[in-house]
Amino acid sequence: MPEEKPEITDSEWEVMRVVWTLKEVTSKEISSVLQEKKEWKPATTKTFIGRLVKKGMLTTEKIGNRFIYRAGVSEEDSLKTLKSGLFTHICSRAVGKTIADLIEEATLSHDDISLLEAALKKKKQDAVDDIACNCVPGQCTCKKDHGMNCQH
Amino acid sequence: MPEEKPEITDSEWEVMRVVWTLKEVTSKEISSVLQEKKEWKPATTKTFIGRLVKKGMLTTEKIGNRFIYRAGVSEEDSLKTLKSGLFTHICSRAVGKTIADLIEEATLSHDDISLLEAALKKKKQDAVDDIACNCVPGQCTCKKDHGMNCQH
DNA sequence: TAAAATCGATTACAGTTGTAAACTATAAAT
DNA sequence: ATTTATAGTTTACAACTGTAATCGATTTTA
Repeated sequence: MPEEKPEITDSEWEVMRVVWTLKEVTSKEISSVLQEKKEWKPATTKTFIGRLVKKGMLTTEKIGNRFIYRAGVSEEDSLKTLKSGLFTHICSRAVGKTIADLIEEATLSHDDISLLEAALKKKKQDAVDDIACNCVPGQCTCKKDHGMNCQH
Repeated sequence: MPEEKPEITDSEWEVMRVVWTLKEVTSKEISSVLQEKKEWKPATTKTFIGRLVKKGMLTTEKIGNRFIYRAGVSEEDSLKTLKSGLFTHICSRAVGKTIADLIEEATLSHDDISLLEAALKKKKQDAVDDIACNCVPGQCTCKKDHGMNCQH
């Protein structure tokens, strides 16, 4: 069964990235990275660490009176949540177009292009003829237009 | 010069989708769509409409004592903001991989695949050899690993 | 024309988020 | 053994969000 994945705010994300990168960290290490990047006071970082611990996003191991922090949720899982959030506001039929837009607007390397070509080739196997619109009437023109043109 | 694009919350997004779809609407029309979808009381919808008007996301035309609402910002612009938000939390070198993940996890039609193939082909023109990591040390392994492997 | 319905505006209120100081307990330094 | 620094915890507080009731003006209806 898929675990509940806690929502993560922008600021909390900054903290998690440090932990995902360094694997085992003290609050001081996190703090110094983010003092650099975000100009946060140590107290600010501590607040976010505390909230992340409470959410189970960070695990702690007590050494004396300090803690070592580790990620309680993988970066991949969090990225998955982030990615799926992208599509909560668009019609399922517009997903392809949206990804195409992302490609257009991105800076990509030759390696990236190969990676994407491979992903596409694999995807071709289970491509469908028509995708059902998942919108309610009034939030998308699919249904009104007899399901023929949702790609606005 | 690019205009300031107001941030839009999830709930506000629901309202905007109705306006983008129906183009010219009364609060009652918006309200009835979202009563259906979100089970919002009309008062709730009105709150969001008010906030959107204040932000300039909706324009109003007064007819007697009611209003006709229209979008003050295009869906495309808002989508652009949404899409770029996806990449604020990942290394610029991981963008390609992230898009590949999106493709893997999406349901796509044959038409979508063609669209994506076309986008990729066009992109191949200005693909670069190497993308610079845009992360601070401690939030990404690029720099530590001499810039060779960021695709975690 | 008086009553009822409706629309937009104002107010409410709890939970979340960003930002941080103050407090407390322990560890390090003198 | 004190003083000092430091780590984690508690408290603070304003802005933003979700959710909605109430109020005041007006329009429709009886």
